[in-house]
Amino acid sequence: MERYHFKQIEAKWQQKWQEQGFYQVGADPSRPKYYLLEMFPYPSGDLHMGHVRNYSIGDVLARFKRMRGFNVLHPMGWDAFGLPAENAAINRGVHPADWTARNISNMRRQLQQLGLSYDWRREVTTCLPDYYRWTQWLFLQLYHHGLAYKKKAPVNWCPSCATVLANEQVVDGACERCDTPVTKRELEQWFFRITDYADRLLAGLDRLPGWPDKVKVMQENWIGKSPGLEIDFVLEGTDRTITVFTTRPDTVAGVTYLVLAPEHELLAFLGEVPNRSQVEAFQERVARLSSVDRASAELEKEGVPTGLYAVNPVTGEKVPVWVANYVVTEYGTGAVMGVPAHDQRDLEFARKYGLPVKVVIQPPATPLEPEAMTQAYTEPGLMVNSGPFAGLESEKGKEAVADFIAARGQGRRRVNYRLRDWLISRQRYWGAPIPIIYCPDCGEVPVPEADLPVFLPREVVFKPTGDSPLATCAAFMHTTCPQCGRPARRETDTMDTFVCSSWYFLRYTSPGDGREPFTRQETDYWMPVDQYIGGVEHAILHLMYARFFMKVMHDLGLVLDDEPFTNLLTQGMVLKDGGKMSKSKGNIVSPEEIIAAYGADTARLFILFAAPPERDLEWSEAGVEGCYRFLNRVWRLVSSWQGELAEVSAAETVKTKADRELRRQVHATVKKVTEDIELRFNFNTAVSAIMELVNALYQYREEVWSREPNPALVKAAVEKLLLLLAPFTPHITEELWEAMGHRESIHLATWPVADQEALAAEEVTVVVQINGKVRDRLTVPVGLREQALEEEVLRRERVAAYLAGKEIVKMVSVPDRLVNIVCR
RNA sequence: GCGGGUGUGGCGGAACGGCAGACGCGCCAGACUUAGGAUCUGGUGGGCUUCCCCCGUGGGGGUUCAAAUCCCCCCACCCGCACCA
Repeated sequence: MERYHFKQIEAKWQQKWQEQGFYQVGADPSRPKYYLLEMFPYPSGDLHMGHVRNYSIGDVLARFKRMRGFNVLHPMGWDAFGLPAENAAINRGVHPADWTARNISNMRRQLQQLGLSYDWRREVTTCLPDYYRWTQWLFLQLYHHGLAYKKKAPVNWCPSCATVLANEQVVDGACERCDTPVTKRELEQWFFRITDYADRLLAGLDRLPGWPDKVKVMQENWIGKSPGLEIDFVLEGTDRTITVFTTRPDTVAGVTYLVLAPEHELLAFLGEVPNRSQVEAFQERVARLSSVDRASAELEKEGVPTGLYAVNPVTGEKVPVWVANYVVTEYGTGAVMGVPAHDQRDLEFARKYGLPVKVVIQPPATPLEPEAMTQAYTEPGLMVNSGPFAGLESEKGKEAVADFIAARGQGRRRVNYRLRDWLISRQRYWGAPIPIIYCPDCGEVPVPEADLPVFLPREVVFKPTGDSPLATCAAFMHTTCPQCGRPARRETDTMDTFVCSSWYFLRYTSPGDGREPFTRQETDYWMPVDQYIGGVEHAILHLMYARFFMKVMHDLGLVLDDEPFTNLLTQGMVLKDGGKMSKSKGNIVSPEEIIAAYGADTARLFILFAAPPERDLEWSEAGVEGCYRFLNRVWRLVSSWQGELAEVSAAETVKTKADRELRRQVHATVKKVTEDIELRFNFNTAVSAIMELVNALYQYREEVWSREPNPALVKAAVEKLLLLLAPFTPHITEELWEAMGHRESIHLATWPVADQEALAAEEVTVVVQINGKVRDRLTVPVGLREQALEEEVLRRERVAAYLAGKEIVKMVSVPDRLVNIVCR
């Protein structure tokens, strides 16, 4: 038989699969469905190894589930809006639409080379009007329900990308995309009211046992729920108050000063601030700091007194009001109470500026001395110096003080969140236009649904200025008011691309639908996604936004479920020489070159074999060659036998001990591979079990076949081998399956089931330990009872030698496993 | 600082509390060959007085007949969050 010509084989089957279209699926209520989804890629131009890993993992599961009888939805598409396309336009004069379309067709070709079992009829491309029309429609639904709104706010601005960013896109004070430090700008922007869903996003995590804890914890921290108390401190001599937020109402009596953030709005009334010039100078100094420096925890705490005083609502004491750099406007109320004895930051600040330290919580053991403290006491304790609350246990005191303040109207209980509303407008061209019109008479008017989509015009000017290119396009800008018909102007901002990717999984269920974004009948059948697979870098952004959207759509009656992804698998990165593959390091391995050199089956096999999916994977050319060798081994094994086996039709029989052992191993492998894929995603150990089976078959051929050939048995073994390997390496198995005389595709075959009877071995090796050390091993019939086993063990020469002159204290026996003799 | 994770041969990695190192890479030896960077077979954690034994899963303690695995303390690295009030 011929050598393993992977190139011809892969091309042949990819073409056949496409022609026959048997990865195409439709809703079928008579069969159990399985929706398998991998995060769709941004069409950057070329597939990278991370994609290959992501989609290889997904394809194994899709093919496996299909063979297990599920109706599998396995789609692919393109997250096609985004900045790189626009930068290409600015830098190289290519239109973003053309650049994107070219990249998509290239990457689609690369994906198809991998032999992935997608239903390509369902392909979704977010930058096409038939898709973004529905993104706009969904925006309008949110708008009509008060979940999309416009407000002027200090927002994150990336000077390099020339656009605003969501909080989630700012990392260490810099733009996550280009690392440029972000600046604050006061701008009118569109927001989605995700904070309304903070509690439900949090609670929903508990209903997602199929998600990694790591991701759930990250989302939990991001939402940052923090129940506490807001307290209004009256400013002495005015009718103004300063509202602070605290999680420690029990320490209010220990307040010795208040601190405002430099940007606090109260300071705008500078006329009332006695130390006006000092405060202004301080504000300017802080404002000059870059966002990166400001975000640093190392920043030295500094502040100035305002000369204002506030009254403690519990003690009636008069405390000074300061401005300091360690208080930020973004969190809470932008003002905090200073309790140096019980908060480390406050203590450091108080020591620096000589502010008093007042102990109001005493630890159970040694009493605190205010003058000597260098560490704030933050644990619970007994309340002291706290007027009516003295003597209370501080945990109870929290409630008592909160009740007291609330009852007197000096404050209120409040739950604070770290989560901010989602800023979705971008001053860029290559995104879905926000469907809003501004009319001089009617004001802000939503585009009527019948007028959707608001087309993105092709003819615009690309310049790296701060204005959206759409603002330079008169034909786009000028329109008429849908309400009064008079001249009006369109919103020129586009939507964050994360809006597009927050619902694409629903569109796959009803692609190309011109009347609805998705059909209820289809989503009811297919949703939720049973298994979602992607990189952990989306743990917060995409995965939280998509959950938010799903909940909103659920509330609007558009979908049944309110969580989109039942199970989540976060794959590790693909590394080279211990580091991330990157252009700057020059260590990129191109999937296309690997496929050209070894074939898609080898590339897939290596990437699945080299590490379990959650872990980072170290790329190794030698490892790839090993997998290539293995496939050649499979090829030679099967093709050398194929002539003798293809015509065999007799039922398998077991003639010899070797036969029985081979059959046992075949079924043990079936069991292991099935469990490794289904229960644990341990593709690496599944592959290794298949390798062992191949080794065993070689050995069988060497030692048994020439003497006592058993074609029926071997045929069954080889066919199971091919079936087990089919999800991993679809082309070679399809070719060999055909060679074995099958007319129908291996990928439409049924997954093998392990036979209990075949699994049962006759004999088993039992280990003998003496004082916990392995000293002997013996072969006994399976199921030998404890007593018989022990008798057998004690008859062993080696054991006797070890026991000579010793007394047996105890024997622990685990039938079919081991015997441990404890002696002295 | 808080939260999460990882730590096992030369390397990637296996081990329901029960034989540490499956499988693969690399290396060594042999076979077949004109040849081998093909293929097949065998070996391969370290030590040693070499077929006997000792040591060995980041380090130290503990539980147990038995610990890579469970508990406590510590170290290193990675990821996320971070003046969060």
